[in-house]
Amino acid sequence: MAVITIDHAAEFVGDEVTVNGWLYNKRSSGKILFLEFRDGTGVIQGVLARADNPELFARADRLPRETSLTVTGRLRADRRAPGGCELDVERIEVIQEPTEPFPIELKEHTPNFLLDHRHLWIRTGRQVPILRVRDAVFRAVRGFFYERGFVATEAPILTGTSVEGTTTLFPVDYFGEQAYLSQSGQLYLEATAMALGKVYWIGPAFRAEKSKTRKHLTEFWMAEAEMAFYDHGANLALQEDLVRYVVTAVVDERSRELEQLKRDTAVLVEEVRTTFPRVSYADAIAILQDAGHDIQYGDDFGAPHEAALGDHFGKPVFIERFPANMKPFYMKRAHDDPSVVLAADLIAPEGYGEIIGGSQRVDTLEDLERQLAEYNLPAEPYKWYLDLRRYGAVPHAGFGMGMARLIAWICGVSHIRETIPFPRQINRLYP
RNA sequence: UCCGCGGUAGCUCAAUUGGUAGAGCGCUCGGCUGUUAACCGAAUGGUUGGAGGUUCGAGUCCUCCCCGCGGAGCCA
Repeated sequence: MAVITIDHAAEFVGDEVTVNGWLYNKRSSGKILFLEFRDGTGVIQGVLARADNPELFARADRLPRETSLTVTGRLRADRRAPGGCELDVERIEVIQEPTEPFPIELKEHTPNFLLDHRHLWIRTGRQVPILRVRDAVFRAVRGFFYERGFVATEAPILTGTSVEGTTTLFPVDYFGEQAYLSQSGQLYLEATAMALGKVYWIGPAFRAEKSKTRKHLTEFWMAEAEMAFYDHGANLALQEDLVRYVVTAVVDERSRELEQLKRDTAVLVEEVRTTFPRVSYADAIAILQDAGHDIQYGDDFGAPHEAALGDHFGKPVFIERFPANMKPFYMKRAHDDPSVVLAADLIAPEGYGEIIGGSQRVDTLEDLERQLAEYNLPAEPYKWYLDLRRYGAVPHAGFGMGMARLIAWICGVSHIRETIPFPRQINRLYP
């Protein structure tokens, strides 16, 4: 007899199988009992008739939700069952039976209640498929970089300096010295790229901004890449390939989960099928003004502007050539117009906003020193970073991709807090 | 930090002009042979976020505070 996982149940129709899992829900009709089991890979309905086994029926009828158990039975194809097959239950071994009702009911709850019970919420409903998609997205990103010859590396989490100087950092006491949690691994990846050529990592980033939107967490995961000998154009081409690769791979691998999430994958596939437009910041401003938005050259895009640009193109769109004063000190200026930088944000469609920010980096010591001065940044903490331009500097570029926003877009969920097991937000450090 | 909305039973929400605090769900008990958040019946369940004030009387009105949600700013 096979011990199986529920996602492979259809392959064992006709067999007697065992599933290790939990009782998700049950419905009783007096002489027939429907038991929904979950095991992390999916949910399957078990059926038990009182006439077949009165002792087991009475015992199972009393089990509360989230009882951990091992269930054995014969799999049968049945179109009435969710998932296409169901289990004729023959034996149940209870591992642990809760003595209190499971707090998460299978009905509406407020976000606050659910977040307070996040450790239990993740067992239910949409949360399991979302987290399974998250796994697939991480794996697809790693697969893409591996196939392209990138070396997986790491950047430190504990840092002595800010990367960009502007964003608020989480301070940490480091043996009496002031340290911070990293807000980005970029400067370190620039150093690593000079050692290994093309590098990437997926790591956490921390921002102490008091953001309260559906697109922000204080702790979030970024996929960052840095490539020696890449210019701005090659950088964008790589980002486009990455996004198309990940979406395509995840739609293929996690079609069942995306269906459970009621995500229209045909829309998703179409959005990444053709070339992503590249629009200058100046042209994007003009598009927004034509659409009636009150925005001027030099203004940052707000959420409504990003959504409008996404709607305008109906697919991911690069906004490039931003005014230099809107962006950090390390970005390279355009050869034909020093007032703009060779940077681009990738805006996702359907209102999901910016999912990638990247740029070609300053590659001469002279320019870097000048731009540090222009931003009123002290040279001392950046001494090692300046060294990268002192010893064999080359043109190079890179980007950071917000994993949660990417996952939210792929899943079609409106708030990125559902895309990470334990979201950290302002006022939320537990569980 | 700013703007808006909210806090009533374990959960989700009602409560007219200020006049006896209620329903559904959950848990428990009973019924029901194809249920899909099953359904039907019964029972259980309250310091109305906190402090102060107005009033014969406050869930309701006033002041302050706490907490949450949505958005803005900032960013990925």
